[in-house]
Amino acid sequence: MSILPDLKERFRDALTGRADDVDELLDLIRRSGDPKFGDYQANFAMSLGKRTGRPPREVAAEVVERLDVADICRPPEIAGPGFINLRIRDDWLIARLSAAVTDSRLGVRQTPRPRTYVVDYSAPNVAKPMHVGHIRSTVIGDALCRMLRFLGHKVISDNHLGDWGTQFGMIIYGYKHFLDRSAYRASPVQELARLYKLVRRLMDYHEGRSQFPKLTEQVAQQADALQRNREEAGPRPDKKTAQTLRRQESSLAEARDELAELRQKLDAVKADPLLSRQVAEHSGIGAAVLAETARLHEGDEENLRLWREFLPACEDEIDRVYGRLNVTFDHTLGESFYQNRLAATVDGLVHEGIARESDGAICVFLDGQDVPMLIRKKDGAFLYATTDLATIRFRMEQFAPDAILYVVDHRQSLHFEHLFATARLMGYKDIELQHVSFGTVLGDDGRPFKTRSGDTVGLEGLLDEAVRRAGAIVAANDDAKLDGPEIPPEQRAEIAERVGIAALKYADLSQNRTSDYVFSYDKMLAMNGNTATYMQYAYARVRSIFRKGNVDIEALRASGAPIVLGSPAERALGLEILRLADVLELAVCDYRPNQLTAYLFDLANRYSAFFEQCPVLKAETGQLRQSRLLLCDLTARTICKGLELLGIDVVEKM
RNA sequence: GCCCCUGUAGCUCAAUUGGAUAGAGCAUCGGCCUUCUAAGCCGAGGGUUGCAGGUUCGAGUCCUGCCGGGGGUACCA
Repeated sequence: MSILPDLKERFRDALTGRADDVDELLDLIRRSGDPKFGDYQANFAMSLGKRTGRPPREVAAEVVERLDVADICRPPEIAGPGFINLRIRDDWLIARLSAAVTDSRLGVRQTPRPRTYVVDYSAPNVAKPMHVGHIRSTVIGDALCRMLRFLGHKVISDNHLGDWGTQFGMIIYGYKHFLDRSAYRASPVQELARLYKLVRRLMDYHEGRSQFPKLTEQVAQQADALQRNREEAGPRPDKKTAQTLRRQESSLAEARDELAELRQKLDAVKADPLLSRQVAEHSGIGAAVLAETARLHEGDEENLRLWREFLPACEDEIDRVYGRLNVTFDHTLGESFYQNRLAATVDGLVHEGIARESDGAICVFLDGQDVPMLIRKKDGAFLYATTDLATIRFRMEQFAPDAILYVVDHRQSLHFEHLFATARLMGYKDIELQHVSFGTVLGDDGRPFKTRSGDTVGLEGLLDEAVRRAGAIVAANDDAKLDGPEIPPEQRAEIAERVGIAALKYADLSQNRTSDYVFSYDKMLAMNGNTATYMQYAYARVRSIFRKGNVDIEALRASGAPIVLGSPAERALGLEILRLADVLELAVCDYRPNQLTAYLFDLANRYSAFFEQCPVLKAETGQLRQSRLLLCDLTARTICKGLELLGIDVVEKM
């Protein structure tokens, strides 16, 4: 059981009647930043004093006077401008820790006010190879689901698969023109992936070639304009002009890079005899692919049959990745699920006067937005905004959630602004609609990973590489053990899998989700610092102690042996263990798993310090040994639970 | 043009949402393995939190203006 809720209750009693926003004031009670200010601190006296026009220290003194915390803390101290510093009594800590020993939830209470959450995450486009960019949504969404569930909320996870888009037009076209039958029989997934890449490449070629002259022209024009502006500006341009010039320069450089890249791509195709023949034979491929897609959407029998044939293979492919990532969904209702609800959605919005026709398209115009949200194109086709609206309607009817979370990268924020505003107009007012946005996955060059080029690193290759590197490290570590290796070779592979996948997921979860994520093998697979490996290592070291000491853990827990917090390292560890509940509350409130990873890192650090300073099996007395074993057990269980809530496994040995 | 995000140690990132002396990891330097896993621990150096104002007991965090980076911006998702 954590400490903060109890402190808050006591302060509530002391504050009631003296302020009208007691809850806000209670939120200002938190852990102290520095041990010399105690374990917890209450920071509300300053603002309360301000409002009542009285010296904050006096206010603090008065609150302390009325405060009854003698059983929890030593006498509170007032410091600085009016901080109330609290140091928790050891016997209180011990009582809480002892209660956690026999509690399967480690003292974390279920929420008294459970909500229903729909969490929308992962959502890859099937039939396109999954790549590194899909990890973030998948991993963050999964962690949020796990945390919310653990806290007692009802969570419905839904993978809004892209299973109805142009990519199917592409593989249908590829199937009809380029199929290698025996390869398809042997491995449909692989052959479909090949077809996708091939068609993508041919389309890119034609698109690129048609754009080439325009782009060349643009570059020339930009260069001219820049030259002219430079001359006009003279040798000492003013600030504004200088800025404009700089922008033009960087824009020109970008355009030149783009042009060079395009030329390279075109040349590569021309250099390949087979490709250049295919390119020539399929000059209308772009339009043809769109036509195949349109036929599918119109219900064309053959295309529908092919779609039904391809889909399971595509799903098997992504399911394999989900299996390795240990990610599951309650529902996988993709775009195709909603396709027969789209027309009604648009009609409904028009009927209610929310949407109207403009330039041939059906649009929702929103207050304060200079561009409308399009829900039907002038050619009659629907857009992803349409699907998203139909999805909201369906989810409201089916699940009646209190909140829908969209774990989607931040570039789509405008779309969600539109979407949510429209949902409000549709009458969905009492629901939290939340874009849980995250930064873009960037390459080493600092530019976004491209989904289009077929030759980006596939997600699965990435997993393999992570596991391979982890395997090398596990082996080296085991070989270096003083008492000789303890892990048989066949177990090493499984440990490597767990360590490698964990490193990958944790690297993503431990970063503040709002910042961009620079993908790098080395960073992801670094085994030091705030990483899954460090946590798994701390866990494995605890388990090793129990093995070496032949400790019967169940008996230990049931023994009722007293916990002793004699040394600073033990006390610090105990205090840290009790923070889990507070941290989960915090993490869930902003949908930020990195709050939890930061906590686990602190906990593992505290444990390492304890591990160095406090012999467990060779403790001075039997009682101390029991106490320390209990602390070890609590630490291991807390780490294990924390990692579990992040979707990460522990290992017994490493 | 307009809108959104962003700027923190050499590098990669934190900072409990306005709290006390801005913290980690990597890299650098110096100590710790005859003792429960050294993937570890202890210590050192490294900062005008882009710049300038403002708000107040108190600002990396809030407001204004500049400078820089990214993203979005009517028929892709």
